[in-house]
Amino acid sequence: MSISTRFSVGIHILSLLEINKEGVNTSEFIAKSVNTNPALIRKITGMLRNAGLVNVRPGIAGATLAKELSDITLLDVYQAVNVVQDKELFGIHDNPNPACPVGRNIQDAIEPIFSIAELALEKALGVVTIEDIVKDILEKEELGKRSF
Amino acid sequence: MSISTRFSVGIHILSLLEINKEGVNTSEFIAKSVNTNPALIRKITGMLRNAGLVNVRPGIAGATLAKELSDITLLDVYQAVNVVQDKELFGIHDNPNPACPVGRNIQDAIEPIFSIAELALEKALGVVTIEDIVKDILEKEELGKRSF
DNA sequence: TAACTTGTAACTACTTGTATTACATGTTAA
DNA sequence: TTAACATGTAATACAAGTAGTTACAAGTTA
Repeated sequence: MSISTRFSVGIHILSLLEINKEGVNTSEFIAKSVNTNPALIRKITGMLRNAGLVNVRPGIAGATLAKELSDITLLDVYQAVNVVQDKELFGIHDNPNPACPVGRNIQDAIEPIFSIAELALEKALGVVTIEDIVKDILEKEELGKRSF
Repeated sequence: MSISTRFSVGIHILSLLEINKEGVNTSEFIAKSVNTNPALIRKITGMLRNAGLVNVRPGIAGATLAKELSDITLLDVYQAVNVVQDKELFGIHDNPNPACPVGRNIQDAIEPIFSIAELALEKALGVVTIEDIVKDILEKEELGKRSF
């Protein structure tokens, strides 16, 4: 089981909006870069818009960034695309037996630990921005072009 | 999307094996505490056995712990029950367009970051042992019994 | 008005998780 | 040796989520 690719697609979209900021980034154009369907891109772009990360309006071609690149963390994207509901990264089996000492206490015992683990994950995502990703992409691009 | 409850059930099973170590912990007994099916318990117990965490043998009633409580971390359980394949917590959309600067570099740009985040999660799980969980359960149990 | 774009619903195919049933295999004790 | 019981495992069913696709209403622009 993996966290939905909507997350990585969201990162892809935002990076593309920056790198191709001179062009018009329609859902069809973005879909070709991601290699998927325009409708799926519009769905994800809509989520990014709801989170205040991009500007995109009905009828008007192209999406644009709504915030500074350095102001958008991967955590913002992660939360925007709804891949994991808050505090629900780990599924906890419900209705354990209340007649059992373990059953009636296990949930309270593991929930705080799951929260800590989830927060550790989110913290790691929170320190990386789309700007970092874009810089990395452009760097790799230059390296690829270099002839030895 | 959530990480399978096999993880929390695995923690439940191991805690129960300790707290009810005087009794015989058959799959049916454990299933009643977890409130699920004996077959599912046997499946998970089998995974814990493959990871060297419990002793359980065909035909012989009851599972027992195979390691010291303080030697079993939640990370051990997490890995034992196979809820997430290594390096695959985050799904990455495949076949991005190689003709696009973003498409041909995005995977390499985000993979290391996803790895770091995944490791942060695992680290948080690695510092908590089943002993900690058991202590917490017994503590809550005492608190529940206390009359003010 | 025509052409184009976004927003969104509906549908399909696929995968995974969980519950359940069934039964082969192994163990124990009368 | 047989009866009773436990584990291991396969098969099935169902729900939920993902991803791909089509279709079309509604908004925008020339």
